[in-house]
Parts: sequence; C-alpha cells; structure tokens
Amino acid sequence: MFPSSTVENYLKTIYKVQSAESDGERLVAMGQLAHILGVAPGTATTMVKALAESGLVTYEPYAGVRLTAPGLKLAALVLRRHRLMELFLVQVLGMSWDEVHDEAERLEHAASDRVIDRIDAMLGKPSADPHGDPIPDPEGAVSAQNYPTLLTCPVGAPVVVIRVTDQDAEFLRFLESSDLKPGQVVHVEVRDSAADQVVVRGKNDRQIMIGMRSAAKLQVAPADA
Amino acid sequence: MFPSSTVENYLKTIYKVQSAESDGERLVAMGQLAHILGVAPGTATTMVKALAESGLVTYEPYAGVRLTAPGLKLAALVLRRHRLMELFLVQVLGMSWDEVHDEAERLEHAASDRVIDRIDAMLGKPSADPHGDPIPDPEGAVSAQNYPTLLTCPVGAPVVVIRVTDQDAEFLRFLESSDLKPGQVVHVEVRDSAADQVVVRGKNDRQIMIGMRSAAKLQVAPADA
DNA sequence: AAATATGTTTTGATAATTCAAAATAAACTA
DNA sequence: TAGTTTATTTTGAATTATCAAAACATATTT
Repeated sequence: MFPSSTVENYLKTIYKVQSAESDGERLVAMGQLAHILGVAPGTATTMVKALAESGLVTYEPYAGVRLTAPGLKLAALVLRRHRLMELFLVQVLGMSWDEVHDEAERLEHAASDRVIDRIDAMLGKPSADPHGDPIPDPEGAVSAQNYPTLLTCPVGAPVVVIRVTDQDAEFLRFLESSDLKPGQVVHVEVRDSAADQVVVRGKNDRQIMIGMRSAAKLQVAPADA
Repeated sequence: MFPSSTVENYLKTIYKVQSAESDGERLVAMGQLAHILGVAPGTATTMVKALAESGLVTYEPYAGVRLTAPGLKLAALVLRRHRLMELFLVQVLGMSWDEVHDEAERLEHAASDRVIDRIDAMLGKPSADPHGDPIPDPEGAVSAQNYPTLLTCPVGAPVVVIRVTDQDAEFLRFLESSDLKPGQVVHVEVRDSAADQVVVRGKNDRQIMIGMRSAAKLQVAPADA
C-alpha cells in the first residue's frame, strides 16, 4: 500500500547522500546507509533488497544502492514534507531553527498532502527551508543547485550565506550566535589550511573563526550590490 | 520506552467509551473495543493483557477493561494532543471541521509536547476543540461536564450548542449546512418519539428536523440572555 | 436443567523491522 | 601472490501487531 515511514526514511537518506555528490549518480554504500540510519549493516541490506523488489532502488550486491526514477520522486516528496514542516515550525509556531529538524523528522510521516499543501500556500510556496535546503515542488522536482562554500569561494569577495548542510543542533546554535544564518552577508578574510582555519568578517564587522570542516558546511553565493 | 501509537489508540478508545457513561467507572467490553479499533476480537484481548501487564489498565477476563490512574492520565494527554491539533488545523490552517479528525488521528502521535505547548499558547489555552470536546490540561485533568442533549433538554427553551459527540465527516457537514455548529443558539420546538423526530428552530428562524439518534449527539446548555 | 446464542480467549501463523554473530567478498599491503 | 583488513551479506532469532479459526465461558431461552 503506502510506503511505511521506515521506507520513507531509507529513501530520504539514500537521496540525500546521492545528491550530496555533484554528479548525483553515485552508488550509496550499505555501511554508510546503515550508519546514518542507525541500524545494523545487515538490516540495511535486508531493507534495501526489499526496496529493490518494489522497484524504488537498484541494488548491486557489494557495490551499493541507487534510487530509480520512482524512488527519486518519492524521496523528494518526503523531503518536501520535511522541509515545509521545518519552515512552518519556525515561521508560524516560532520555534528555533535548531530544534525543528528532529520535530519534522516525525511529523513528515504523519502530515497528509492536504496539510502540506495548506502549509505551502500559507508560507507563499517557499523555495527553501530555514537551513537553506531547497524544497522540492509537488511533483518532486528540485531546482539544481551547486554553490561554493566558505571553503571554496573567493577570498575577500562579499557573499551571502545560502545554505547550511548540517542539522546538528549545537552547530546551528553556534551559527546563530555568530550571525552566520542563511541570508547574512559575509566575506572570507583569511583561509589558512595549515591552521585549519577560515576567518570570516560578518555582520557589524564581526570577526568569526571557524575550522575548515565547518566552513565547508556553509554554502554561499556572490552578494551583488 | 515510549507508548507506541497503537498503545495510545487503545488507551484513548477505552477512555472515550469509559467516560461516555455518566459514572465513568464502567468496564469496557473487549468486543466493543475491538470493533471501534477495527481489529479482530482476539487482537484486542492480547493487547489489553499487555496493557494490564504495564499497569495502564485493569483487566478482568470475560468482563472487560478499565483504565488505571496512570492509564487515565496517559489517555487524557493523547486526547489533549488530538484536540489541540484539531483546533489548530481549523483555526490556523483554515481546514474544515469535518476533515480534521482523521488528520489529527495521525498527527497526535507525532507531535511532541513542545509543539503541542506552542499550539496551546498560540490558541490562547483553549478549553474545547471545534466539536466542543473538552481539552485536558497538561496534567491530564478535564473539567467534568454533563450536558443535556437536544433529546433531553426542555422543549421551547433557548439553548446553545456546546458539543457534538460524533466525528463522522458526513454528519458534521450536515450540521454545518444546518447551522448547528457549537455556539449556535437554538430551541427544540417539537419532540415526537413516534415519528423519531426532533424539530429545532435555529439561526434566522430556520427550522431543522433531525432524528432522535442524531439529536442525542448534540449536547447543549441553557442560553442565558 | 438442557439447549442455544453471544461474546471472549486461545492457538498457530504471518508480516515488518530489527539485531548479533557467522560467513563471505573485496580491497589493500607487503 | 598470500595474508590481512574492512565491508557486506547471510543466518537465526526476537519484537510488535495483526488475523482466522478453534475452544471456551457466560447469559438467555425453552
């Protein structure tokens, strides 16, 4: 009948890993999948074989798993529910951006399309959630995006923070307290790989230092004017 | 650990049947429980025995089941989530009162206390949902209510509709189209048990005829002034 | 009281999701 | 190439929630 929330979570996870890579065609390793989902490796193998049975993924033993077109669409719709829910929790219920991920993680499986559509309309058909993650349209299409990060953008050039690719609550609170939420305009002053350090000048000329791993989690776009 | 949504549904159902009766002390029969939950009789027996194991109900074979104090509280908190969610869907998302029951039926198991508290605050700590069902407080307490219905209230006296004790979407749409939603002031003109008919005069002097079974589903209170 | 009807419990099975541990395959190292 | 490490799959078992059908208990009727 309907995909269980377990199935939805597998598809969503495969989708995210798959589309994190530039090409979006890579096979996702079973170990990685199991680790992210917090299940034993064998569990993931079993589940993925079942998903392959229902045509949502292709599975090559010892190689990995990849979404088929139907799987891709289903996964995108789960992400649509998740991200609209997150934005809704922030904008309408006034929750903080570091707590809505876990909340949406559960609500995404319970909210019907009717509810999701209402939320979508109420928020003005938004294109991104509070972390800057793009919201797929009702058909599961996502506008392709490929932004540089604070690790790869030109030094000195003003950029606007577009997206944060890590949902960890502590990290998000740090970004908030450092005025590095999406929408902020900043520029990289110094990048020092020896010291594993990126120095950013932001709001009110504030100087923030972050590690390179963290810098890579902040996607940015050139700020014009 | 946490009560599964199945457990929550059993408790909720037992609670509703139990408190529908005036005393609120009656044993709920297994057959009735199974029927409402849409499961086979044996399934209910098995589940109820498990609930009894965890101390949420007392169970007397061949007699029935009753909530214990902890079970009563848990059930009330589930109803709190359900009813706040319903009101929220109507007031904030603008959904119609006949579609929110099923929606809330799923969301009640996914919404955390944080979300529920936000909703509660946003709606001004309401005391009833769109159907007039009382909303338990955060400790699970419900203000005791014992209203007459259109079947038992005095004939001719103006009364205000307080509560509708049936969630069936068709019935609710009928009430809406007949201006018999909670809040409306009406009075019973004629009650004819031979014809199984209650004649109600309502908004704009409109006359509505309903059967006695339906009349019993509309709780009312004397309308003063 | 015997017979019947009704409601309840037991039993044996199934599906979905999971784990731990054993078996196996692939990749790397020397 | 042989040996070792790492990743993956298989196997056997547990859990939760369910059903159908057989067995049983209680209540009602004659």
